[in-house]
Amino acid sequence: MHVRVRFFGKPDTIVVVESKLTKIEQFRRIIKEKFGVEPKSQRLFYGGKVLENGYTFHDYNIKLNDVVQLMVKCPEDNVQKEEIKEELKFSVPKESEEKKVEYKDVTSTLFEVGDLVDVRTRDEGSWFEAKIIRIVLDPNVADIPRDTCEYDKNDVENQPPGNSKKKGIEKFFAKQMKDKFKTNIIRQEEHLLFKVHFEEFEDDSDQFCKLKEIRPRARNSIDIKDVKPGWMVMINHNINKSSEKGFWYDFKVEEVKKGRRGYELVGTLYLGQDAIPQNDTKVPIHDKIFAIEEIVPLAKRSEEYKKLISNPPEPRSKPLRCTACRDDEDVNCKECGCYICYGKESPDEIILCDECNYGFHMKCLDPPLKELPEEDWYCPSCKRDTNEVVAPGAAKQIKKNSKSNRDWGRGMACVGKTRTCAMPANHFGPIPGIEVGMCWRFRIQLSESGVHRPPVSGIHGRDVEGAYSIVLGGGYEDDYDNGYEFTYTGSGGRDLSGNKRTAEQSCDQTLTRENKALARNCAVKVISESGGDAGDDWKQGKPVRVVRSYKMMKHFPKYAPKEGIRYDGIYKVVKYYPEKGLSGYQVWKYLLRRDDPNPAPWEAGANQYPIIYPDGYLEAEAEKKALKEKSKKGKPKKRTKENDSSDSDSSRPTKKRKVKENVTTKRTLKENNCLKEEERKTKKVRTSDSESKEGDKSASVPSSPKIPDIFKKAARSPKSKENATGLTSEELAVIKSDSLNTKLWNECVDIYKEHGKKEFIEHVTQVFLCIICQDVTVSPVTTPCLHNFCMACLKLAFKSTDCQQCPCCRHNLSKMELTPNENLKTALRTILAGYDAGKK
DNA sequence: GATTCGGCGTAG
DNA sequence: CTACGCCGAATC
Repeated sequence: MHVRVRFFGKPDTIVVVESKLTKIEQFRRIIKEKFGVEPKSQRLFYGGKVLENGYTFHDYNIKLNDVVQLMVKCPEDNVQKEEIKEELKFSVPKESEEKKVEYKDVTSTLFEVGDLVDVRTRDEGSWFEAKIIRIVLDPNVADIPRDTCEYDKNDVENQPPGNSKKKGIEKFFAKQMKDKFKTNIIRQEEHLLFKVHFEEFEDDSDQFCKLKEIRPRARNSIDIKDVKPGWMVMINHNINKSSEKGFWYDFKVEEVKKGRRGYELVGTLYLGQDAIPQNDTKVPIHDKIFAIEEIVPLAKRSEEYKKLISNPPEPRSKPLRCTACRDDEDVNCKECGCYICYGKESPDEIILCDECNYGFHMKCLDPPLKELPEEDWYCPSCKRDTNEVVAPGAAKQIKKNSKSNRDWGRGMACVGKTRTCAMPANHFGPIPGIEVGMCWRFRIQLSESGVHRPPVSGIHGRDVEGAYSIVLGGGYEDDYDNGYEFTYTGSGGRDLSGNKRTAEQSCDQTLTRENKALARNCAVKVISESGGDAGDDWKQGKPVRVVRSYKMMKHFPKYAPKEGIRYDGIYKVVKYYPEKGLSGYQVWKYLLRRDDPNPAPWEAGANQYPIIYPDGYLEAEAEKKALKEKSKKGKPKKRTKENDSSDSDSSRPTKKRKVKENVTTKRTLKENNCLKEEERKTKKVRTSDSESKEGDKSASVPSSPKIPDIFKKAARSPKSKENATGLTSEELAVIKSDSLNTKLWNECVDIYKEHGKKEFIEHVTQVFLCIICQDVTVSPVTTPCLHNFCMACLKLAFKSTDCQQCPCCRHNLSKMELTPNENLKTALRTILAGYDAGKK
């Protein structure tokens, strides 16, 4: 599958990953290849969460086309962090070490010792309640002005009397001084470190913080009903499980939603020490919402304010330590109590395993533990016999999951829906906006569009009311199809244990579930086990949406689409009856007849629609192909070397892999799913009749290629030799350089191999025709959806339709850069000119 | 939880 | 090239 990676201001880049089971660390390697950011420096975000190694896309529920935000950890930040860590170490009351760093106590104009503050943590960026216990100069700041303390004692507002009475230039000058003074102070404050004590932690968790990491303690909660979009507030959110209580984060509100389960805020969550914005985060509200307090400088603090802040607000709620017992002290819990007796009493006697982290009463162990061990301790199930210790690297794989090691689920069938049709699932009849003849590549797309919802099942229906849609997939050989009428076989009667999708009929089908549902569409009074016939009144039955799949090509190619799955309109169930199938077991059969005002797709007057691919799919495929080519080129060499000297290679496998980034298919495609979906529902497809028919005609009756003059001028290089494929190395090179059209070019090359040069040229001129003007394009543009147009034609199309959609597939092209595909241009020029020269 | 006419890599 | 079987998905 593929996702989109957003990196700074660049357009989103499609990144292909193996499957949902791809681990984040694998993903980081791909990111490194694409963006050149070292895995260590990557910060990846999705849905308000930081992506961590060890987890998979599935764990985070990242879906097809979802946007993952990439940020780069600033190297300076790391250094800074390290330094602070060092400080922290020193600050731990080990007297001898503390003396190494001399902290100079100072005062601040903004805070004073004793102030209640919130401190932003350096990992997740959540705010914790703390208290300032000391203010010092940052020893790491080299250029500390000597008179810092002087500034501290002064005060911006308390200028010496008379200053304000100065006139003219003096007044102006005074103001300037004051401003300068102010910035100085701010700068000075940045040179301070505020030692804070966290209220809920032990003493040794005290920390030195910079000014930007602290702010006055939140004390004013806001009623959710008063929250307005645009506000910056502090909310409680659990980034791992939003239904649970979590920590406190800054949040910019964009939308306040009220659902069945209460309120939900949608907006931007700020994560990490640098407050990295996470757009479109949904936060269910199950706690207070706090206003963010402004810093009130000491000098501006009124008596009232002082009194207010001396009064500590109620402690804020914290996430549960244990979700199993929900922190209930009276409940025995194996997760947070003793793993053996589940009890929580005498916590100081509960020892934690250094491997699994479960707790164990020392007395519950067998034999009981007398005293706390000095070193690491492992519980009985984690403890390993020291005799079994093997050399590092030679460790044997002890427990392999019974599951196979293979990374399954790579197909489009496994990516899941990225959008949902707004129509109710139990809607009978056509889906608004879906025209007869529309065609999709994958079943999951039919699910998204609402035409046929189940991703695998052939019948969509409920046994109580009927079937809404069916898929003709050619799975049953004893079905027949003449387009307007066909028989359909029910489901079931096959042993699909072991999660199979196909099997021989192994028992009788029953008239239940889907089979019953489809029977209910028949206009008979009662559904009976002996079958039913609607007779002349068959049109009174409930409508069934019918789609035909390319899989029918095998047995019933006449009415099957060559590719993809096509919506063929409304049919009715004329009769249903049990029958002995070819297997000898009973199957349920249905006779369906077309009852749709629109011409069937195979009729003359029917609209033709180009196949719709999932967003970004074609790009991702092109990408995959490019990657394959790369690895094909690189692998044989690697293998022979490995065979020669496997030892030296295995010691540093990463360095061996040198993949140069010569092909970057960064595409300027930005999804606008909602809009697209909306358009699909409300608008008719814009492919004009004449256009599509033209296209068909030229496809079925190949006309002699019209080669623009410009291509004839370039002469073929006489030195280029023909190789195995029959094409010259130069031709192959230019073809290869047009990585966007790899699929089309491969088709052409295949034709060369099979039918020779003449056919090849003919095919090239066919597939690279501008879809609009039906000529070989002079200045070709390849869209992100991989359709080719003349630059001029495409511009004209944009102008005339007043919206930037692909004239072929209506892909949103508003974010596309209109630049010619020079590689295609060169390739066409080389190949067609060569052909022309060869003819002469 | 049971069921299902997907999609894909690999074994045969 | 075909068949097999695994995974995830949505729906009932």
